[in-house]
Amino acid sequence: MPFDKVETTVDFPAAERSILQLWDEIQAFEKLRAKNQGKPKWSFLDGPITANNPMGVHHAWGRTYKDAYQRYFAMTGHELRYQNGFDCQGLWVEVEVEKELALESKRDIENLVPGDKFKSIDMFVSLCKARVNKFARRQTEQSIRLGQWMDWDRTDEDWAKPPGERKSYFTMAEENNYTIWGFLKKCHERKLIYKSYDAMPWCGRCGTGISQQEMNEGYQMVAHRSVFVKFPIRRAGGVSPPCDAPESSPPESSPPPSSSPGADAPGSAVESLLIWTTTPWTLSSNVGAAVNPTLTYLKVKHKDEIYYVAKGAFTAHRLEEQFKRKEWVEGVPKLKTLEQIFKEKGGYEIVGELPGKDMVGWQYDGPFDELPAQHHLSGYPIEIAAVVERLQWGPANSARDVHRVVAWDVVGETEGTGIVHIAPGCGKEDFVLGKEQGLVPIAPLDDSGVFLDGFGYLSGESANDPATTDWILDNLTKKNRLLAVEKYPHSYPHCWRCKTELLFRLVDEWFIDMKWRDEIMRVVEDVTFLPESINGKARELDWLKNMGDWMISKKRFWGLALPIWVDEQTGDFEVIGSYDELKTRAVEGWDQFAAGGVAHSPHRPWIDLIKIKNPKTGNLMSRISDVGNPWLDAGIVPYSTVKYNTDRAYWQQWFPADFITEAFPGQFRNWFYAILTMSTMLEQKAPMKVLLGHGMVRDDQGDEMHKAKGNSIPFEGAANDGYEIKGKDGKLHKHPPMGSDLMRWMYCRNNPAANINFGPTIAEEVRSKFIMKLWNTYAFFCNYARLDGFDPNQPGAPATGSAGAPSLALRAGMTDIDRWILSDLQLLIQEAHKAFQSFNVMAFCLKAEEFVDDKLSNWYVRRNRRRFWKADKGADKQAAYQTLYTVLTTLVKLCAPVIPFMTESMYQNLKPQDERSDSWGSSVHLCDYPIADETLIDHELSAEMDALLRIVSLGGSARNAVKIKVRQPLAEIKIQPANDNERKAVERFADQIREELNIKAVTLHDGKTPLLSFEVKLNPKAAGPRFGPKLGAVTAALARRSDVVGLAQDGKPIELALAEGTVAIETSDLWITPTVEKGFGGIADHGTQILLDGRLTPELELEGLAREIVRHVQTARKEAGLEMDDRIVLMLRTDDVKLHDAIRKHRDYIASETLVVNWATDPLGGLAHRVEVKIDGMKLIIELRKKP
RNA sequence: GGGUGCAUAGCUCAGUUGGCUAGAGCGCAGCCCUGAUAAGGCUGAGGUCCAUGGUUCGAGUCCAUGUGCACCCA
Repeated sequence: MPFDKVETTVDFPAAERSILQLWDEIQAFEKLRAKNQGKPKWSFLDGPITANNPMGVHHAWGRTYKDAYQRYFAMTGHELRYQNGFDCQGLWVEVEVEKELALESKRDIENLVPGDKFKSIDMFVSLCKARVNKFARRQTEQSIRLGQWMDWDRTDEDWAKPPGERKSYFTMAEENNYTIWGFLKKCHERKLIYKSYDAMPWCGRCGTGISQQEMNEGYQMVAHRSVFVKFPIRRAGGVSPPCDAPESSPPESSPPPSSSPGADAPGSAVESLLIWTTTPWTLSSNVGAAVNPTLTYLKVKHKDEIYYVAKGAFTAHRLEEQFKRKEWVEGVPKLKTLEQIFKEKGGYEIVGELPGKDMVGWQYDGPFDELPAQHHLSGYPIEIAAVVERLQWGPANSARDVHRVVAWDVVGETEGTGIVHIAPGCGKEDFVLGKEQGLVPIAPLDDSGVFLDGFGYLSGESANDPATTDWILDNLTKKNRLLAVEKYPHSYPHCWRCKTELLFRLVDEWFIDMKWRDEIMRVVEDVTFLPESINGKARELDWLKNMGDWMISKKRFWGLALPIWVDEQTGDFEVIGSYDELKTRAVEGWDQFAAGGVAHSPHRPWIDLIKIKNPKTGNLMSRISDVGNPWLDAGIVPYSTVKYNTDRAYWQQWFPADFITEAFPGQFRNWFYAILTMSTMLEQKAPMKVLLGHGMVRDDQGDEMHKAKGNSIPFEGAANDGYEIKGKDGKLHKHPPMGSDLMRWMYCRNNPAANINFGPTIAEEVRSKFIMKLWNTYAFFCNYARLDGFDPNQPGAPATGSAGAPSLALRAGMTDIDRWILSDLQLLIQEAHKAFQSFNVMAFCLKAEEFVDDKLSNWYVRRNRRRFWKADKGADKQAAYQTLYTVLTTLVKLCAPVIPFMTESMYQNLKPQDERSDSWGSSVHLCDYPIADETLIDHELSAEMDALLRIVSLGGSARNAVKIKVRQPLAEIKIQPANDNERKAVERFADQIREELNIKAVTLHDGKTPLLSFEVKLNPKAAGPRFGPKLGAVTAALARRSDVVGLAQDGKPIELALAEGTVAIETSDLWITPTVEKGFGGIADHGTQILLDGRLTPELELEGLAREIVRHVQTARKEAGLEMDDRIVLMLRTDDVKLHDAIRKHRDYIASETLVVNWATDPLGGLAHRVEVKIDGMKLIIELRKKP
């Protein structure tokens, strides 16, 4: 028997696991590689997955694409590299290792081995490596389960090798790191590497800078104390000295009249800029004040002092929207307007206004000018001052002397006072503005977020400590500088792992100057960005145009050792470009690093031991302790993974990659950016030809998945075990596993430009609409073919080669519907090639769904069931089998790249017997991808079949209209076709219509006389609001007209003349219904008209009853547990005359339908299956028994 | 603040160079089918195609402005 029986309820995950075993046993992947060895190369470059945690379902999207396209290009005869990549280095891994060790800070890491920083770092780095190895192996196993065919490291032996010698690539491999060195060296040769300072978000607790992305993850709503502070203006001729020490300030009780020594004569008020800030600690480092030159500013007199504020800011209702929307912090009152604050504090008077541009250049007294830091030339602390002087960011003045108003056009007046306090050492924008405007920076904090020396009382205090803020407010009050304090709610960045509020801190970092961005932008032009709708190229170019210099350093432990060696005394630095260069230059530390048989990877702390000599000074140069930005690691892989340094010929064969694919959010500035930039620097070439981006994985409802929210689905849950997620009711619900194929199809059918709502809803939909339809069709075929002993290798059978084309002999015996499904199959093959080659697997999936669901399952199989059932094994049955067999064997190959497991299991059962021992045919994935046979394509036939489907559907409507079920045969249906295709369909497929609709005669109406007449009524719902009181007149006018139906059906305008004038009627105002005689059903739709004769004759009625009886017998057979081909002995007994007549008249029909071999007249006894049923109220007793 | 994209049924989304009565799936209601059957089919209810203005014989579609959302950048 050629085909195994196929169950229609299948544990797909279990089946997939056994297919994995099969692939192992038959060495399918190895055979595929051997088969394609030496064929044209198709180069795929894998973007490395971070090997830091188990893979989630969100990784499965990209990995499914990677696998599906690789499989397609393998099946079309290409040699591939099949190299997976792991991203290994960076803070992500460090953080997880810290968690494992319950460490709380950087200092804890350096003290892992108490008192020994070197050993501590060595241990920590080793633990990071171990973690990466652990999860790379875990992800490997998961990817295998997903069905990804890569050259995996599978054995303990594989994993014992150094990362650089394994099959997958690892960014921590030496080759990867040293290739980056070469890149950096090349940058340095073009004088693009420099050291600078930048204001970074910083976690004082963890002692580390936080990247932009990390910062985005840690925003939380909090309320801070925000302050309105006076900056008294230094007037020409009487520059006021710095503030007195607080002790000499007046008592804090009530703001006294001005006592500032710098004020003008009594009577002329003190004038101040009024500034506002939510971070009072930064006032210690104030250097400037910014106004918007285009705004108008008010002079507000309040208690004999003058305050400058922006006009709009004065009355702005701050955060009103947020308050209304309840984006607020519990217990914080609604904010007051500035005007209200002045009123409550004793009233105000507006005494003048002026444009902001007139204020630019004014000097003022800072809030903490008494601090030594404010007096230090060129900024503070001394290292920063040195950089300021060297890079000439500002004048060699102290901050206190520099205080002045600068213009900044981003200053707004919807928040604060319209005058912004600028502390270039405490904020990113402030820092940039400071550089532009020559405002020297003061950086007040150390790496724990504590004030340095030089800040008076504040030195040694933590900037995050509320007590520090208390002291600052108290001090400002004493100095008469504080106008008001309020609680201010806002979203503020926090450390994403320890939840401490971040600070902004000036840090020295290393950068690549990106002034050569034009070169990269030229290279980008050579890349095709897909999907087109997301404008990837424009996004990438936009990023390249606007990006800043690339910060490549990070003050951490586990990462690329930046190959920068510095002469501490002169500031000279060198960039080392390779292992060999370092070996040559090393004057100290090389032995520990490389010799004695213990070769260390170029990581901390061992690499740090190496010193080189400054050729200019003879001083020893040390490596900077920073590690590299991890995007350097991932960005070099178009080179490091294809032997760029060791075998250029090999590299050239595989570079550039034909295709890469990753999730696009973020990657335009991360991986895509990194590979483009590094490749431009090295070779002025794009590293890939085509880039396919895809969206994000969301939950069932479209929300982001988070473990804490209870809506995330673990990979193993989806693939194997089932998973629990919160439902709409907020409770956890258990869902069955999807299996890999279903997941893969879900991803592939999704629009890559959109996010996917991944969960049980879509899974169920795709499962029932596609996976089960395909499986059931396959099961239908196998189970009948098995019973009939159908042999695909019989003479006249379809060729099973790549084309899936039936032999000429068979073509002659095929029916129209066979020819139709084979024609559409060829079109699907063409679509498949087109879709895969344009990296649009979605298009293929949607077409395949349409083919399987609408065409194959719901039409071809449904229409042809009887051909498979009938006892006669003639040519027609053979043609049906051969057609369906051809379709199925072709479909499995077409779908194999997307659903490799299910197609494999189908293929194993469908493939011809003589291939079972043939190694080349041992897997569907070793087959050639089908090629369309254009001689089988018949567009006309397709159009007519589409028309037929429409007519049958309308016929169903007509049956609905007469309310007679399909089981009851009817006499006649008349059809007036709307067009040629419909006319031909009726002629050609009249028997299909008869069978499908169970109607004795199908008549084509001539169209010369109308088939239906129509009744026109106003649709009151639509017409009522339009005509109002005129409705009655319109109805009457309508009734007088006879041409309305024709006009409406032609879509022409209808005008009705009323006493009041002419009104226009639209088709939407009308109900147009066919009118038919009693017993008939009429349907009109888009020009097609159908008239169904619903009158029953006694003959028709008996036939209908016979069909009812058959149905009940079939149900009884099934209840009795009989197989489809079991023969039976049947007894039917009824007292009803009509039913009795039906049985008598249609005895043969009933027998052939239900496989009766003996009719019994007496009860069959105990072994028989007995049921009593009612048919239209008539009682029938059925007894049946299997005939041995 | 700048840029890009999106806005169509309760939900998720199609809708081509502007052209017949704007569609599909899910969900809902009713009916039907019954040896592929824990499937399947038909019908129905449900639409201000975000708003306003314009171009046009004709706009869901093109243009302008506005609103809302998303993403990117600052």
